[in-house]
Amino acid sequence: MRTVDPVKHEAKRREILDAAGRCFARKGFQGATISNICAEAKISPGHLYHYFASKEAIVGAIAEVGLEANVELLARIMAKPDAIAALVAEVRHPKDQREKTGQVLLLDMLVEAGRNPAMAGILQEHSRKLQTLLADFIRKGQARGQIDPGLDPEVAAGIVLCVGDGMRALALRNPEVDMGKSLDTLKILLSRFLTPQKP
Amino acid sequence: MRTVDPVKHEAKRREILDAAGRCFARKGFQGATISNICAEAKISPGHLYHYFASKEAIVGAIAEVGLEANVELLARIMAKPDAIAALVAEVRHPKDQREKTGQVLLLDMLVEAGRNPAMAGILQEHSRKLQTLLADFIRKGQARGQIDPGLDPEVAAGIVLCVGDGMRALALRNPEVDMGKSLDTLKILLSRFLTPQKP
Amino acid sequence: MRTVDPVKHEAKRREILDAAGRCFARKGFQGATISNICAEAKISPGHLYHYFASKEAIVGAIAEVGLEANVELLARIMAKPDAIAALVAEVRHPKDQREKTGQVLLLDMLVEAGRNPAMAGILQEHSRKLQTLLADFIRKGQARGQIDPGLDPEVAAGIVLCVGDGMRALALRNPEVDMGKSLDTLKILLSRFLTPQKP
Amino acid sequence: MRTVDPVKHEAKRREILDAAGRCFARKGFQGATISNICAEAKISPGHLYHYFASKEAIVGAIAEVGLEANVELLARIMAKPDAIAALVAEVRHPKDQREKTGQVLLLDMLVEAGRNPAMAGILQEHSRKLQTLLADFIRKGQARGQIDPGLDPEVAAGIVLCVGDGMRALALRNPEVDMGKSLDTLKILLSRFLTPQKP
DNA sequence: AATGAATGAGATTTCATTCAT
DNA sequence: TATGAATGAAATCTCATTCAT
Repeated sequence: MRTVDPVKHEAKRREILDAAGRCFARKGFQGATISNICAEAKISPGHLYHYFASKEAIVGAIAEVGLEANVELLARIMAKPDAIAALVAEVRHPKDQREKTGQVLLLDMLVEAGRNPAMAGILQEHSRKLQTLLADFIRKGQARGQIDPGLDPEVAAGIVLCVGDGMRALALRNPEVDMGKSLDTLKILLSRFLTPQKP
Repeated sequence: MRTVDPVKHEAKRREILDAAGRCFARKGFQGATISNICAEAKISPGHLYHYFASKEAIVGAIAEVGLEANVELLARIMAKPDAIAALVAEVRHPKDQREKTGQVLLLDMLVEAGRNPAMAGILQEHSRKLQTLLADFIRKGQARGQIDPGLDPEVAAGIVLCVGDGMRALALRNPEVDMGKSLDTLKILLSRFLTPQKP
Repeated sequence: MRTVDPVKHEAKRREILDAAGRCFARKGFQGATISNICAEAKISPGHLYHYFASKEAIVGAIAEVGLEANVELLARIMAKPDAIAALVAEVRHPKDQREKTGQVLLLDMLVEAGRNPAMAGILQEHSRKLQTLLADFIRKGQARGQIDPGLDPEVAAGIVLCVGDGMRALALRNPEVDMGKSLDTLKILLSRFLTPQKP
Repeated sequence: MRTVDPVKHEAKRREILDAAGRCFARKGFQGATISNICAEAKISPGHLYHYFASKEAIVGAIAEVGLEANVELLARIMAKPDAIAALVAEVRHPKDQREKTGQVLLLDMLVEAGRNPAMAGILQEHSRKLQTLLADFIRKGQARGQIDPGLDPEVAAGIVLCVGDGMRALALRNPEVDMGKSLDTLKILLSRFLTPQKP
């Protein structure tokens, strides 16, 4: 009856979360069932509820993890010399599994946030962090004269963030889109947006 | 003796579609149930199936109507003198009910298109039309020297379209966003993106 | 508001019944819907209920008609010189549409009679008539020395009737059955059954 | 830790199948509902689908079980000294519950096989087995000089099988039939059919 | 006579969740 | 910790029948 190894517990939680991530990526938050997740994680439903109180809790945890990964990723990117190029490059080639999952599910999260306050909370919290990272980057760029000082850093950051969201729609709207060209053009768009304007 | 008014039939179909649109806007395509729609339309479930063969058919019709409205709207906007300003203005204040529904549901449609081929088809078809409208606008602007001739019209059109999609995320990511400022900034972004570059 | 032409009424009833017969033959009593029948008869459901009080009434009428046709058919056959050959020949090649419908639906009627008292009543009534026809035939044959006098005419008639029912199962149990050979063999079976036994 | 007794699973499946058998016997394959079966088996609908994927799967399993019982029964009967007498005796007094269910439902299966390919497949497969058993019996009888060598064993077997089917109609056509006399007469019919003909 | 709109009960199936072991 | 049995509400869809015109 004694509690066992909280480390193991945490590891199992991660495993389940990974399995859930794969299911959600495949079928979406609503489309994936507890059954799917149990099958993918190779555990029984009863057991799953030992680790998560509800499906919503899993969804929340996945969102948390995915968005947190986004934040870390953005932080790494913002630290690079040519941040804009790195940003676009990342949209082009997501590096690891968790980040990819986050990518695929982002639109799902946005939609879910529109109806589910819990998801809205998580999304907004992480959005604040992302926006702050971008805004700081912009502020520094302005200080160095590399970014248009006329832009409100917070507002511009919010816009850039959402432009990124919009790019998930590219392949959905046109599955034959030439992603390479589009991302080159996106890079141009961002550059021109941020570059200081000549008098 | 005579068949009764197919006009009435069509009118009822519209009523149901409007009711469904309200439900979908409130709860999403998956979240809204046939029961919800019937209650909203004040008809019985059996009757609903007199007008639509399945829930999917309703979803499809709603998407069709909403996206078609988008296409018409964009066509009207592209005809205006300052198209970019008109575009941004429209994002700001959707005019009528149907357009508003289309707005709210757009992200839902994108997500749905990711898993449901029927929705994907509808979305892609209308996206082609939208992209063509924008690309034509860009081509004309290039001919007049108002738009950077270095941009590939189709690619740029696709990007602009998706930037528009991304803007739906603004309020979701930050419900306290100052929409006025953001749209002003969006306008700047689009202007700078399209304006011919000085040597 | 005055009642019109009862002849027309009767004609329409027949039309509907024919349509229903085709539907029932295709899909069975339970499988065919009022909708199917209306489509086949090219009338509206409201109108159909002008002629029949319920689906059960249609089923009953169809059964009545089909079984009555059976009775008439058997009466004609029993009047022929070589009645047994004629009987088997008829199983082989049903002559007209109504008789064919009766054939196809007979198992359906038997099953339905097992649960639905109305159908049971109709079936039993007509079975009595059929049995009487066959029993009379047997009695006459016995009188002429052509049929084994040791057989109880009523019992033997009942058996022959049910042997006929069983033959509907031939193609169901084995769709590749050689019907010609089987019916030849059936003829042998009936002949031997009825033929007077040598001492 | 260890998977729980697949024996229990199988036992529950049987219970449900028995309940379903009773419902089907009472109301037919189409008439019996999942609700009926759940009530009879005292389980919830959700639980039933833990054991069977669909109503059709239950119907199939019932048919399989019932027909398989028929096959075994016929095999036992064919092994007896006076097989024909044993055959008729069995029609008279079905021994256990499962066999009785099979009896009642046989006509239902035939009808269902007429429209449902899955049922048709099951029926045909078992019919082949039954026909083979009977044909072998006939061949042996012919070898021993007890059965008319002029009969094609397969064809005759098919006929005998269907004569058996027809006997289910006896009580349906005439509920007051004297089953004893009828079965005596059936025995005569079969004997005369099979007995070698004197020159 | 005739239409087709409209109903509402009920059928099958799904699924998040809880229970017993 | 772990299983899988079990629940029950709810979702989509069907269909015989009735209503209004």
